[in-house]
Amino acid sequence: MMIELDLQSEIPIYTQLMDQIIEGIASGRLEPGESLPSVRSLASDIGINLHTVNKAYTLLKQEGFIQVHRKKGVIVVQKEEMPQVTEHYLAKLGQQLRPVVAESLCRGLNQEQLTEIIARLYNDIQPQDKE
Amino acid sequence: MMIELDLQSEIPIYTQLMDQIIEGIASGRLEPGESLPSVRSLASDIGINLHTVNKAYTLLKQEGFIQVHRKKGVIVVQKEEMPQVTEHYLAKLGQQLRPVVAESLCRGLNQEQLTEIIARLYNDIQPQDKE
DNA sequence: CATCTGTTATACATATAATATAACAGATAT
DNA sequence: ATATCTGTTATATTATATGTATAACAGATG
Repeated sequence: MMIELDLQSEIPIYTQLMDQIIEGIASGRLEPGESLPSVRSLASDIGINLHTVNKAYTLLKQEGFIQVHRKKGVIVVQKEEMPQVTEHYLAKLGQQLRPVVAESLCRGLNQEQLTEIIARLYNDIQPQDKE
Repeated sequence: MMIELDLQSEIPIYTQLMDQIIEGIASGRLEPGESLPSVRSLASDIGINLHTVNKAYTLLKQEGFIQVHRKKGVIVVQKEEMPQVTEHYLAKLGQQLRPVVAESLCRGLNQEQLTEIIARLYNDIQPQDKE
């Protein structure tokens, strides 16, 4: 699993890590049941502190994307255990997208154009057919 | 202009202020040329420090949504001067929406459903016809 | 002339982010 | 069994972001 970080970004490193792992799952590059590197080895690989990796793992665990077994280590949850579309998630989504839509309206980016951007992101991230 | 702040939110006050003013413009409740309250009076009204309001105003000015005249005070820019859809804005939008789409894919919220949420926000915010 | 304006400077308190070092208990492999 | 690797927890330090507080300046207003 390739991890690309922007250490100059205003987005916290642990957030970038979470985003990349979630996108890895969404794209199929990380499959359910697959194990993630240990906090120490991943931290060492990308040159950051182990606590930063641990924070990302802990939050991903809290949100239900990964599990930690004493034996198997850190693994991506099975498809049936994957977090669903809850009311809480929909509420968070609305609050997050509201300012985005408002600014789009101000700048004259209409609904169809924003929808097209969303569509492109779906196609960009979604698992591609192999061979 | 009604301002509603959540002082318990993890979203900075100056960001909430910017969001509400931009949504005010998007909804038509704030019209081009309309003047905004002074940093001191707005700060006093909502019970926060004047520097917090000043930071929001300064950033909104930098992004091109408002102007500051020595005479007229702080005003919403004219329609022709409103920030447009620039390459820089589209890039920011993509980076912002990418993690949103990735998590949607993981949770099984498909493209049509997310598009529907966007549509609802557009209708929610957009200026309503007056009689 | 007094008052209001945005703006700037300085200082302080608090919270978050990231790093550093250390230790503990369970699991693994030599 | 012993050394190593695992996630986890604790403590400390540094840097940055946020929000507040007080003060001052120059332009505009009545």
